[in-house]
Amino acid sequence: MKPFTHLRQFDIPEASLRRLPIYYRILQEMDSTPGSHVSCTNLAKVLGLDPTQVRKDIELTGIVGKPKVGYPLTDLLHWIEDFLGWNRPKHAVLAGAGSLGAALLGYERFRNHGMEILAAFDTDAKKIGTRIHGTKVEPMLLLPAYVRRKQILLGVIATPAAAAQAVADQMIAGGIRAIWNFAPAHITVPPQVILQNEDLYYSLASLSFKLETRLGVQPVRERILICKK
Amino acid sequence: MKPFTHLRQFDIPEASLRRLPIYYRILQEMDSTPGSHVSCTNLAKVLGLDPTQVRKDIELTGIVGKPKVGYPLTDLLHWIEDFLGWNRPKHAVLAGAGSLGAALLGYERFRNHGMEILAAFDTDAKKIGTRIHGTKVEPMLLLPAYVRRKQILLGVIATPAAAAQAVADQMIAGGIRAIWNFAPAHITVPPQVILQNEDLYYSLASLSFKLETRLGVQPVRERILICKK
DNA sequence: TAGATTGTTAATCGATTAACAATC
DNA sequence: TAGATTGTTAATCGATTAACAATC
Repeated sequence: MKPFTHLRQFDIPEASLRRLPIYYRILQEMDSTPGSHVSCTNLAKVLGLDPTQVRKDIELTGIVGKPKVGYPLTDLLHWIEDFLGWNRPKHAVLAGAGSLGAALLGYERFRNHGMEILAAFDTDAKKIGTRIHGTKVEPMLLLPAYVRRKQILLGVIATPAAAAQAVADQMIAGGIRAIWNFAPAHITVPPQVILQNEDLYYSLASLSFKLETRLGVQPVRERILICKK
Repeated sequence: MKPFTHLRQFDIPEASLRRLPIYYRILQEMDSTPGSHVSCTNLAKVLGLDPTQVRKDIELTGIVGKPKVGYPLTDLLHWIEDFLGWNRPKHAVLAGAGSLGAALLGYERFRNHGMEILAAFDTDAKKIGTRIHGTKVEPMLLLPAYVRRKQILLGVIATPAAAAQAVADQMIAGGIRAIWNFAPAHITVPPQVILQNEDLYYSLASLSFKLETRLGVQPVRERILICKK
């Protein structure tokens, strides 16, 4: 049964999934003269990571390297692209054409990273009918029908928090299978739908805490712990 | 030496740090009539998490609960705010007043989440001198002096990729201690500077992979693995 | 050949989960 | 009191790191 456990693709560690794009970025910046190679040791040194960790991550893509030599640089780039699905762009819709939505429509290279936004949707009559970075803004009411007709699987939410859940429901009604949520709101989705929250307030929490730790702030907690011991 | 290991604040698990804001969001949406309480079991059920995990996370904040009752709701909110530093906004500067930078300046509640952006900086003469969502745009050249003069510790980068490293260097020269990098570029910083990358292409990798896995795409990898066994 | 790197198996480490006593 | 929940210690699980044989 060993082979089958290896074929189960959903046990790929999330941490590996988040490191592979970092390797990709570094590789892109490297010398790509034909025939050049790169080793895990090499990559690990640049990023300050453990070489074995880098090797295991890269192994996930399925590429086979050559001892003493490493991996052909352009091959490795292609294996990562293929593993992550970056060379198979999924059609997507964007809900919310405010300043964040507009910024997302300005990301030109999403198409090279697995996603192509076909249309944007908004409730604001002044925005409907306009184009933002080349993408047309449609009335929000048409979203479910559009999604169903074009068999779109990926939805991006950049609406105000109050609208997020309703928009998610509409997307799911239309057949969306994965939601990338930028709205600062907790939304619930059925188990068959993948939800990834990109809430910046969440990210800021981590950064704020680390900065205070580094600065030696965080007064309350120390006091408590000292009292307890 | 046990007490001291507990006082080391940088061994707080990153995972806990990312879950606490989620609890906060849920708590905010709950009934906040004075005197209302919430239990870990309660929170865990809403989020589909293990109750013990929620309890350990909440314990990190230092709050002490009451058996059978739980935690007073408003108290818990305050303990989380205080633990994350959300009630002590850190001054920040933004580099890059393009569409993403403008979107970030539109996040009104950053100030309630540990960060206050005092000024934006850009190289575009057409933007300099204008205000975006109330924040003034200054010439990029003045950034280091501004940061030094106002003793700003936090820098947000929303420039094009090509400019990111130079901007980071300028920020660090001015005394910045933490960088929130939205530019799709790998930047290097000295060890005393905290770097948090918010690269959307990285996030998209994870989502793209999961969606393909769910759909049963991912052809190449399966083939390889079957051959090997 | 020698040496560096891959591929793989074993050991370690830390986070999650389970168990249970203390408490209101 | 009884029962639910906290606080804490132990067990499990998975990811990271170390060790080492295979290979070019």
